[in-house]
This record gives sequence, C-alpha cells and structure tokens, in this order.
Amino acid sequence: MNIDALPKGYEPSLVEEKWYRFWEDNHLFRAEVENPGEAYSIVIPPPNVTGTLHMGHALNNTLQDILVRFKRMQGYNVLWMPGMDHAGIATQNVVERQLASEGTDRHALGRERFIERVWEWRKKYGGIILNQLKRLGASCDWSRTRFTMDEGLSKAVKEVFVTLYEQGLIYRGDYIINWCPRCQTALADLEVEHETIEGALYYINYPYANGGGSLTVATTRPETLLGDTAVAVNPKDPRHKNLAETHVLLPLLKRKLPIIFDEYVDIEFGAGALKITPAHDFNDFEIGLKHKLDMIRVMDDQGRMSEQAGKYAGQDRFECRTNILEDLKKENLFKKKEAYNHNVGHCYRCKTMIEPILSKQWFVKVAPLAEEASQAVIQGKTKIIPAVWEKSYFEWMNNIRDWCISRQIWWGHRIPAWYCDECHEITVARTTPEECTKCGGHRLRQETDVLDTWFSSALWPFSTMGWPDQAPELNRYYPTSTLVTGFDILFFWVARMMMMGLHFMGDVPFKDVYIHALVRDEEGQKMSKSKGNVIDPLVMMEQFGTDAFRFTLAALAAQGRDVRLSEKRVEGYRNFVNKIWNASRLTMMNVVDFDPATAPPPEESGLLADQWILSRVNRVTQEVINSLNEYRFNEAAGAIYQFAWHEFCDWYIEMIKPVLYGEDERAKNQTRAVLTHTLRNILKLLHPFMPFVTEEIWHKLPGTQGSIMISSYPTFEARFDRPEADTTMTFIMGIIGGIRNIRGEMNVSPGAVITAHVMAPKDAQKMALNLNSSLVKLLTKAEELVVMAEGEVKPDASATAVFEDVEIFVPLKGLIDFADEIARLTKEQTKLEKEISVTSRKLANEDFLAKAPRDVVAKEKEKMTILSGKMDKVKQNVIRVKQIMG
RNA sequence: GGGCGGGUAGCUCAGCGGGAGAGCAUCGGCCUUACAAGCCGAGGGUCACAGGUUCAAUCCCUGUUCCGCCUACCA
Repeated sequence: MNIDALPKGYEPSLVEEKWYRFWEDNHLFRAEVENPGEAYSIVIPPPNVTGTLHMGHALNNTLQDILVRFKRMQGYNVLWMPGMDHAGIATQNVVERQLASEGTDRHALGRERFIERVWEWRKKYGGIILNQLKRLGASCDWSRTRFTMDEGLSKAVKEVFVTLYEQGLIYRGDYIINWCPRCQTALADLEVEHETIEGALYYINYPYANGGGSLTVATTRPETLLGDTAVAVNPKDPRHKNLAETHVLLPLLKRKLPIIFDEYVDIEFGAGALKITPAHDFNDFEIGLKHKLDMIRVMDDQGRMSEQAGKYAGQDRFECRTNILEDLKKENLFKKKEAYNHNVGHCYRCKTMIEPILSKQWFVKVAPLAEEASQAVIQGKTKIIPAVWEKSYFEWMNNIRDWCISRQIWWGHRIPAWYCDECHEITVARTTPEECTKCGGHRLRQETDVLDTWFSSALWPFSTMGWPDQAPELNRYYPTSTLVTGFDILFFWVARMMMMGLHFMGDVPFKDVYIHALVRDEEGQKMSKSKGNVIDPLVMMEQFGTDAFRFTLAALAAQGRDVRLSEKRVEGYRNFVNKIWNASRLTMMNVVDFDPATAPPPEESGLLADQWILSRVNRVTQEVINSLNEYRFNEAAGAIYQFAWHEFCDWYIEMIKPVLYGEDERAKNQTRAVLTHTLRNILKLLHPFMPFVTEEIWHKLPGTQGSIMISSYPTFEARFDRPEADTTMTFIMGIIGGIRNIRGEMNVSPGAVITAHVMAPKDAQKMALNLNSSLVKLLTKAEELVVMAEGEVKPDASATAVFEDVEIFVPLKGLIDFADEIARLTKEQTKLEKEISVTSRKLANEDFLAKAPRDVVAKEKEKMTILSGKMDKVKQNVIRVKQIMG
C-alpha cells in the first residue's frame, strides 16, 4: 500500500460528503415492508419547518441514528421515518415579517394568497434542517419524508377531528383561554410560559352602593377593573360577617356590583376581598360561572381596551393601567401599592404577555383519552426510560385540562366545520358539505380557525405511515419500537401521541420512550440566542468532524442528567477519531500483501497477545450491545473508547510490532489475521457512533466488502473467549507497569539500557514470565529480563517495585541518585500503611467476620496478605538501599 | 405552594452498600519508523453538612443547606 495515499491525520471534510452520497445512491437507508427481519421503527420528532439545527436536534438525532444503525447492522428491518411539522404560529410569523418588509401584510393579501406565500416560502427556505440532519449522518429513509401539511397527513387530521367530534370528544364553547395579543390567537395552556415578574399589588377602594364606607380589594391588574362584575369576600371573614351592604359601586365606571360570598377568597391575603373579572381571569371565570355573574370583555384581540371600557376604549392595556391608576387617585379611591412578585404567562412563540380572555374556541375533552394513555404506561405497554419520567407523565395526565385546539391564524389545518347562515347549525364533515345537515340550507361558511400544530403532530406515528388508509406500513412498523425525545416535549407531544395512538390505532404508538437530557453550555445554562451561549453544531462538525461531534454527544448522554457541552470535549474525541485513523493506518501498512482468504482463523494463534485481544474485543462487544439495548449510550461509547485506545492501541499494537516487522511469515500471517479481525470489529462497534470514518477505513481494509453500514454487527462468540489469556496478560502488564514506574519515577532516560530482575514466588508466574520475556523487554526497553530462582541474591544498587507478591529489581548503579529511590519507596510505604490500617481494622472486627458474606471476608483476608507481603518487601528494600548508600 | 433532579479530583461529569473513577487541565520524561490530535510516568478527593440504619455507607433513610428544572388559580 502506498503510504502517501493515507494522510497522517484524518481529514473529515474529505470523506463525509462522499460517503453520505454513497449511502443514498445505494439506497441503504431505504425501508421496505417486504424485506425480511424483525421490524425496528422510529419516527423522528419532526423539527419545525422554520427550524435550523441546534444542539437539541443534534443530540436527539445522533442518538436515533446510533440506534437505527445498530439495529440495521443486527439484521432488523429498520425504518427511520423523517419529516417536519408545519409550525403554524412560527411559520406564519416568519412569512408575516417577510410581508412587513415589503410594506404589506396578510390582510392586504387575503387568506388564499397568504397561504400560497407560505407554501412558496416553504419551498424556498423550509426544511433547511433536513439537509443539516444529513450533514449529521442521519440515516433516515428520506424517500418517505413527511410534512404535517401534506395531503395524506391532512386527511388523517380531518379524519381524527371528525371522529372525535362525532364521539363527543371535541366540542366548541365559550371559555376563558390564553390569548396572545401579538400573534392574535388562542394558545393551549401548555403553550404559555410562566415567568416571575416584579409587579405590584394595588389596593383599591370600592365604595358601598348605599351610604358611606368602602370595600378594599387588591389586584395586580387594575385595568381589568373595567370588566368587574362582582366583588367577593369570604363568608367566614369576621370583617364582613354582618355586612349590611349588598353592592358596591365600581370605581370610575360607577357600575353597581354585587358583593358575593365565596370560600375561595383568602382572608389573609391582600385586602381579603377580591374583585371578580370573569372574562379576564381564569379563577374569576370559575367563580363567575358558579355565581352566574355577567361576563364583560373589556379588551379586544390586540390587547386594547374595547368599547365596553368606556372612555378608556382604544387604549393599550398597559397604557390603560397607568391611566386608571391616575384616575383612581383623583377620585381618592386608590389606597396603596405594594411591591409584589408574581407569575405571569407569556407566549411561548413571541414572549408577549398573555391575556386571559373569554372566547369561543374548540376543545378536546382530554380526560377519557388521558386515562387510557395512563393505563398503557401502568400496564407496561409503553416503557418510559429512564423511569423517573413516568411520575411526571402520570402527574400531568391526571391533572389535565381540556385542550384548546383552535388557533386564529391562517397557516394550518382549517377546522372541517361549517356554519349554516340560516339555522346556525354546525356541520362537521370529512369533505366540504353541500348543505346544512339540519335545515338543508346552502349558505354554509367554513370555520376560519385552524388547528393547533400539535394536533397533527399527535398523529405522527400513524399518519406518516399512511393512516387512515390501509397501508402495509401500519402492519409492519406500528407500534414503533422506540421514540427518542427530550423531556421538554413530554407533555406537548409524547402524551398526546399516546392518547391519539391508543384511540385510533387501538395500540400504543411506541414500545419504548427514551427521554434524553437537554444540552446546556459549560455553565449549565440552557443555550439560547439571547444569552449568546449557543454552540452551533454545524460549527462543531466543521471544526472537529461529524464523527467526533457525534461521539461526544453519545459519550456525554448519561441517563437522567443534562449534557454540558464544551469544545474541549469535542476536541478530545476528535483525537480519538484520529487515533482510530492511525491505528488503521498502521494496520494497512502491514497488510499490503495479506490475503485474508488464505489466512488461518484468528483464534488459532498461539500468541498470548493475540489470544488476549481476541478475548477482549469479544467481551467488549457484549458490553456494548448490552449498553445500547438499555439506552446507556455513554457506557457503550466509554467501553469502546477505553478498549480501542487503551487496550488495542496502547498495548496490543505495541506488542505485535516485532511480529509484524519480523521475518517469520507464518507468524506474521497469523497475527495479521488477528489484527484485521480486531480492527474490523472495532470499526463495526464504532460505526453507529462514527459512521463516516469507519466507512472510509472499511473500504481500505482487506477482507471487507460492501458498506460497513450493512455489515453484521459483532456478536459474542464463545470460541474467542480466553479468560486465562486475560489473567496472564494482566499479570504481565503489572510487571511491565512496575518496571515502567521505576523508569519514569527515577528519570531513567528512554535510551538507557537496563536489566530487570524479577522474583516471582509461584511457578505459574515464572512460567508466564519466561514465555513472555520478550514482551516485557519490548515494552520496558529492557535489555534483559532475569527471572530469579528461589533464594537467589537480590541485585545490588537497584530500584525496586512490588507487584502483588512479585518483586522487581532494576539495577541502576551510576544511573540514579539513591536518595530519590528512598523517597519513592517511602511514598509507597505511606500508601500501603493507609490501606493496611483500613483492612486490618475490618478484620479485627468480630461482627464483620461473623456477619459479612464469606466471600467478602475471604477477599479482605487475601488483600491483607498481599498488602502485608508487599509492605515487608518495600521495608526490606528501603533498608537495602540505605545500606548501599552507606 | 406542589413535584422532580443534583451537590464526587482545579474544570466537566460517570459510579450509587463491601477496592473512589474517566476526559480535560497540572507536573516530570520522551520527535520510539501508526499517531506530538501522540507515547511513558506522576500528583490531586473527610464523595455538600448533621444525624440514623448496617458488621460495613459516596451509595439506603431522616433533617439542614445550596443549585437547577417542571408544575400551579392566592388576587
């Protein structure tokens, strides 16, 4: 092989695009219903059509891709369904901004033209994120890409809406809802973000209708007073027990308001009396219903005061507050103001302060659906991993309020309901009705509202597979195997998919839900543009390579904890990718004329190093498989990292160099078989994490064919398992470690020639040393390894080390200062003393001896023997060195 | 207010009843023909605090404290 063809460092930019195209060109991501194998399916959490790739997406999709590639290599019939949602409000906002820059708006355009504009926008800019996912290496079946506004999915939306309506699970009614005055639409409870605000509590006097005096109420929102229809006090409040007055006069507007009694009022809080504004407050609304109060809406859709607000009509809500307060002062009805922190809702899309407003909206009656969805998890039909999230899930399901699904925007699925102008009946239908179902009238107008985007997302696991048609995909891939998502959309999306899946498919939408953490910055802050702490995944990929970036995410994705990402970390794993690259480079340089077809099976090698590495890679394979099956991505990544770098590269490759560079062709051939076998397996194990570099190397390696992504994932094979080789190797490594420690600590230059003497009490140890002395010499740069006989005189002027019960001597006369050696041994002695004192204390404890399990006691005793043996030797050696020094 | 999670080496984090670990950073030595994006060696922690259970606790229980997050109708 021409070495020039292999650069010294791995260059991701040169290969990533090439291999992604190769995979796509060869249709390797394609899922076919007819293909054999057990099904393994995942639907992607659809990103917004307006979105661009951020860290959350990167983590989420990396984990999915790891699972999908892993399962694919294991022979499953894999479907990873990609797509996007239409993000009603967000997308409409984007296009509206575009229109604004052109000096126009959607109302000037009209509904139809506007929708066309949105589609144009979608064509041109929408779905950038899908290409970014490709950059990430995501192996989705792109031929199936779905969009919630597509025809098929829209059909599913209609079917679901109509069915739920017919079943009485969707209704229309006047309720108080969250209103965003900027987006001018209703929002679901979930879409409101609460934020603590330093506000104020205003105390206002409401004069009694008859005669003197007044009732003081406290409020954070004085402007809503215009819509008051009562004041409430607690019937148990002694201050009002014998209240003669039945009415107060609403300040400024002078409307007569009843005084009502309700236990809801907290006697202790504020003024102990509450103004009731049923049309502008959730609690007041409930009280209003209970006491059959009038409901007066004093604000319009833009958050300005309405005609009902008298002279304040037309004023902005905040401006109105100032004015009201001033007017109250003028009329001497303003009592005082107290600083008060409270939570205020904001629109999750545009952060505008939410206005609770009484309004006619469409709702889903969630309780019956939620009950089913809870049961499915209780019964284990769906498993939530990690299980801690189950509690949140149940909590939410049990306290759920009806879901407001209508939005007063244009971009989205228009609600399939028609109003009859003649009899005012509502007709809900799958297709545009010809006439009113009640009176047969023809003057029908379709509802102008559209549905909440999450309504269509809730159908994603089956709408993407062709439902409501009888698609073969539904039989093959539903329920999906796993859903991978962040906890931030557990309620928004997961819970709702559970409800809809169970209701319409009669089965859960997924068997496992793996909830991963959020990606935060180094300080643990949520990444956000406004904080300026965003790490751009594309920049990371550009800088360090996609494989390194993906591996970093996997390695940090421990269950139940946030992922704190730093560039340093990515850099570290970039080095790992490079390490793999270079180990491969060495391998390829040494297998130029190697023909795997005629080579002996790897397990026939008699070389300890070969047997050991075969056994190790075999066991690591099992570890990785187990970890991935349990979604312990970090452990899987850690296991391969540790093995590939610190066992394969640091030890194995170094150990076989003499064979590779030697003359013995037979031995060479045998070891090459082991080397290539091991490297191939490492690459396969790594492929789900690092698809690009592994594919690149795969094609250069002898004994491989086709793409690594459709090669078979390694499995544990008994024929490779050699625990005895592992034991021997651990021993040899310990001896090598002892000698290296002496070299390092005593500053013996790497060039200096040394001899190592080893006193091993057991025959097995002596044999292992004799058989592998070349190994020890190689890795310690020792000229000679003397395996000492029993009772043999210890070499003079030596530095010493003890490994288990084996003593190591390295004569260093003239090479070192023996004062250093004394210091080194003393340090070792202190360490041993500590351990001995802990262990001996345990063994002195009779309760321990009596109550602890036998094997634990035995282990402690053995440990004690080793420690004290070691201690003796170290002490003797101190004495010897002192003698040498005179 | 309720719920959940967390405080482990300088930093970021694993581990979670019987030997305190990793990566990065630090210190010492090496351009050894795969790799200086590297190799060899080393130092560093009363595992937040206080009790309890246990032969044994970083790990289990209770309390305290600090920090996150979710959720909620005290105006």
